[in-house]
Amino acid sequence: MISLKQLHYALAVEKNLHFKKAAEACNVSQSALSTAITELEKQLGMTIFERNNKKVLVTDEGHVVLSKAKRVKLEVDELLQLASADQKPFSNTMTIGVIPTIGPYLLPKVLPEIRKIYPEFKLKIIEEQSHVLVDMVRNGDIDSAILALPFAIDGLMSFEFWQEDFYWVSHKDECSSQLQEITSEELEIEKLMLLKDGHCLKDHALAACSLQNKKQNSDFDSASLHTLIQMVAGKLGSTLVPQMALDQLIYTESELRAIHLNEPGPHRRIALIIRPNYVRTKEITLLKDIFHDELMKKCIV
Amino acid sequence: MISLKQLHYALAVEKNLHFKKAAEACNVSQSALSTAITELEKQLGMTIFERNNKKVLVTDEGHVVLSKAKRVKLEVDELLQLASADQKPFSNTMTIGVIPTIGPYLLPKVLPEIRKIYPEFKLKIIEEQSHVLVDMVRNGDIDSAILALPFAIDGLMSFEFWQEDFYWVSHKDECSSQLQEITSEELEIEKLMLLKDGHCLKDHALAACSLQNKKQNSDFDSASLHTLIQMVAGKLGSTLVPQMALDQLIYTESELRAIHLNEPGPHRRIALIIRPNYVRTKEITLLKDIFHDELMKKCIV
DNA sequence: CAATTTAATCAAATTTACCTATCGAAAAAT
DNA sequence: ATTTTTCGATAGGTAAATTTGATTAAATTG
Repeated sequence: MISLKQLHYALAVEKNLHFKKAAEACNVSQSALSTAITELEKQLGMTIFERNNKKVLVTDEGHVVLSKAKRVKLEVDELLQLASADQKPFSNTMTIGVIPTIGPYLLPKVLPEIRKIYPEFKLKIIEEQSHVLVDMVRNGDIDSAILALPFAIDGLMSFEFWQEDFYWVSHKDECSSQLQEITSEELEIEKLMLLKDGHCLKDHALAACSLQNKKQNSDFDSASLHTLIQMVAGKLGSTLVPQMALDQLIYTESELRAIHLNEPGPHRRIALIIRPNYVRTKEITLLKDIFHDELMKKCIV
Repeated sequence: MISLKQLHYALAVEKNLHFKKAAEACNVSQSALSTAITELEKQLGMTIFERNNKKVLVTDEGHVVLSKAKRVKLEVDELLQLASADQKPFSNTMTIGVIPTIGPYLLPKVLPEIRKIYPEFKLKIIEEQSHVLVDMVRNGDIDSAILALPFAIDGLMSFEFWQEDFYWVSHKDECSSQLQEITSEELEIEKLMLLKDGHCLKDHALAACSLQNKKQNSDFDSASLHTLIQMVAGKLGSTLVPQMALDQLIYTESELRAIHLNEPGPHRRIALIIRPNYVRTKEITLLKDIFHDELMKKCIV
């Protein structure tokens, strides 16, 4: 029967591509690690590491086995966590990823409440684009991620806690002041400025307008909503902003107007995603409820 | 560091609820197993088994940890499989579940081809309803399942290989012979006979007609499509049949007519589902392609 | 109350794991 | 061309762990 130790050692070798360094990283002698690897390879009936005395490299089959070994290790780690973090929720650190078009608008609304209810809870936030976060959740690098759906999250589970529409934001001087709603047909697409490719907000905004990525003003593809808003304030064009960002972006700029985009919605749905079999699901659903409640309280319409 | 052996022993105790029997099942002495369990509990800092000298029972936290241990074991088994079954696809037995409204119509069309291409391949088929199969895939009891979508498969991955519409099947005497198409509005819903609850075919058929489960003739909720067809032949009413079943059901009964149901479709999508991280994905996609090709060849329209 | 069953415990034997030291090959330095 | 360094494999000795078999204590059964 193979052992976890063997897998642990093998993963260390993969990381260092060096038996001595791997051994040090594992706090064992090089010889102990060396025999463990040899024994593992014998038991599996295959070669994981191609090694002459100067180079170590991973075989093709080795890569496959090692990636499975990572998964085993992940599951074991979760088992240990299960046993220790035992019962008491929010006693261990949790790392959650969030995309740039949600983080700055959602987190200020919800983090104070979380700190209030669970003062012991250590929450670490990272910010990346959706596809990066999805990979990280799959790998177990992070506990969960907050994304806007629709997005391809095959094999993951989602807990939706909010859905919202887009608002068309323009300069007061450049739109008739009576308008209460606007449809995509009434938008001057050529003047529309959106985030640069890779941000799901752009895809969702275009989808809400039933547009493919073709016509809007791509000279100004921007890196952040804040920049976009500054450009709108500078009368360079207009943009679309999700509801949860309105308060921060618009109401600090009295020159701007936000008008509801009247297209069938919701235009994006916000969800926490986790791996299936993830062990801290209970905490995630508690978070989900807090997120939902705080958004209901603090989002302007 | 905990070991796989400990987890293995613990799972044996869970299964037998008896240290001696568990020890025999593991081919070790009772004392060896006993100390291993004690050590595991010490390392995890919790009690897994509540045991006085006459009874063994699993604690609440124990259940949680043991279910995680099962998952670890599953992943390790897959790792071993990866190493051995290595390289040569279709050399190991594979178990696939299929629902009753697909199996009898799909398998005769595809199994001969599979036997021809991969004569060594041992494929075991089980037949259950969708929700059972989904659970079995999640648990790793079976390698994959063939289902009709839409169906709730959160956390699983799907490979769709076919989509099809329903056909309205009635007795020749009971419908005008010129009809080429029929819409749900033209259907006499009260005479419509469907499978009994629990079969996703019923849900898909009703969804195709934009109906909730309310009006159709539920006196005849049947257990199989073959029975339904016999009842249609007996002039007890009409029914809806998926395309892939037409050849077997209808063209052996010359008294019947099948007419395409003209509602926006496809009315159901057929897919292979697997757990994410499942190791034999390559074989599944090969199967998927065979399924698709054979259906294209052999399905009548 | 004796007989039986069961899990824990103990001591002894066995197996395994690990460390140090060494080797031999290959690469780098001189 | 020679020496030195680097690297992974290997051997031998020792410590640690595991396993076994016997024993114990508690609970159940007849």
